[in-house]
Amino acid sequence: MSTKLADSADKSAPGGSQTLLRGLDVLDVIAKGPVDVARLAAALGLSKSTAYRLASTLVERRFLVFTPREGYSLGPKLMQLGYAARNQTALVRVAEPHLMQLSSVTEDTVHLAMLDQRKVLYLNIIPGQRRIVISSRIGERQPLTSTGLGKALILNRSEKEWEQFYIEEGSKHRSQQSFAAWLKRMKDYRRQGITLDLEENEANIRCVAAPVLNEGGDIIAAISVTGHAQNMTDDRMRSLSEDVLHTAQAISADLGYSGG
Amino acid sequence: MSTKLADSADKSAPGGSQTLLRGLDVLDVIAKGPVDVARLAAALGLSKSTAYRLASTLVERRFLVFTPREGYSLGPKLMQLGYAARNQTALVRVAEPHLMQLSSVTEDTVHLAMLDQRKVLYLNIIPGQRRIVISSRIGERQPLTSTGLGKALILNRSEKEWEQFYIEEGSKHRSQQSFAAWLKRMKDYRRQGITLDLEENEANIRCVAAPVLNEGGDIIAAISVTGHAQNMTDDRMRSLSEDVLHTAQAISADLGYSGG
DNA sequence: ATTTCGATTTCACAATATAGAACGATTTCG
DNA sequence: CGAAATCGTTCTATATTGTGAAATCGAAAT
Repeated sequence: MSTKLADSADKSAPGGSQTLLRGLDVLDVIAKGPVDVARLAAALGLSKSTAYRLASTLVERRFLVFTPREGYSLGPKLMQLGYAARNQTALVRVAEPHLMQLSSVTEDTVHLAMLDQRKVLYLNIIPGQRRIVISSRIGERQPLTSTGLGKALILNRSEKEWEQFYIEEGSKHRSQQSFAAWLKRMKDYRRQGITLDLEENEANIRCVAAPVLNEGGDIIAAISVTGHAQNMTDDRMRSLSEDVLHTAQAISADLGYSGG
Repeated sequence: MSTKLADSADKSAPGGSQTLLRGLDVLDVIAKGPVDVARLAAALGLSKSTAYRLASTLVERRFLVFTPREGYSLGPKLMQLGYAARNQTALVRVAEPHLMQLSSVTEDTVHLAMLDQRKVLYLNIIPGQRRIVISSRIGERQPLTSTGLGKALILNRSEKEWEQFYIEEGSKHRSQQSFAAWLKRMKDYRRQGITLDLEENEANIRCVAAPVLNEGGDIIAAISVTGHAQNMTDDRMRSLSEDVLHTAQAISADLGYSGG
């Protein structure tokens, strides 16, 4: 289990470039919403002139845009790079045809997501034939323990880790189910290799999800089929489970996984 | 005379933070494809150790990911910020309901795009009811002079500018039409307030587009309806033109434009 | 016209980034 | 199987670069 994790949350900058780090911090601050120079400086704990210079540099490169009345906001360069980042992921390219097929077979919305810092990060969304209001977007991040995708992404973790995740997101559980009940379901899911979301994250929305494995057998992503509760009867979900599981396994196989 | 002061011919001098700029340059290099430290250093004209430190800092913040065999590639943080950047744009939020409606009326794919560095940058895509293979993605960038959206985005420019754009993208014109013919059409489009793409950018794909104006009357975006050539008869395109124009005007109005 | 607020610029100082060389761990090749 | 090459990583002295405080500029607001 010895993985070399650079887990230090050290702010004193060993091995890191301070100026670059501060510039990236600027992006994080502005991602929360537009701010002017003074507030930016305050949020970073820097002088106004330093904050200004960093922000100006980012504007020059179109990572930020400056609006006279409002302040700085995120710029188009980030959309461009976000798109490029997504396309560089081998997973996305490999999975796409499988997702298309799954979507056309089920006629429902199909998602691909990965784990990113204890959140579900959407990588791809194939809208279904039925016209659903899709509230999820590529690049968006959702909670782990109350979504089908999230539960699939942590399906092979220990019960200790499950508990940590669950506690962290305590506020996200609308149905106020106890951890014991949640744990019991997770164990069922683990046995079956698929997970469900029974309107836990969003009312009236249900989904079936399954993990995707890399050649080493690690869970690196998850896929799901999502639909309105009215279409998602128990029978249909059972049948969907098979489709989802098969597709997930097909993607895993394309990624080099050859386990049972 | 201070001898070491910024010589004006130097590109790195004014207003910018060098280290941050170099860090951002790293992202640009890696956006073209994964590279290892040595190649990165070469591409930037920096020493290996400097390139390494910049890249490591970016990895620490998840702007990059490092893969032992391949080198550095763009990280999930960029997807996250790309998503946030898109959502911060007032235009996207204002336009969305209008686009949804246009899509459901026309049953075809609807696009929203803005001008970004002489390219068409896609901001939103509403897939139509008809199942088209959508090759366009949010964050992607396409040429200006051969797409409906692109032509709409430069509809109010001078003929001199048009010529510049056209020459710049000379290689993009598949149908080898002369500039004179293109110019003539642009003038027609300007008169009508809408633009067309008659399979100029992609075979078998046609679209109708119109510009979106801000309160000052500047073109800040464009919308379009796209479909297979077989569905896009001259009659239908005439009728679509009206829908597209109305929607574009409605969005412009929501943005504060109140001109004729 | 006056005030106020925020965005820029200036400047002397010292903190920080820099390159190059050395190291260590792989992988490639003979 | 051993030698050489390759690639990532660490170290350190040097000066380039970033830094904050205060001054300046510009544009709204009063």
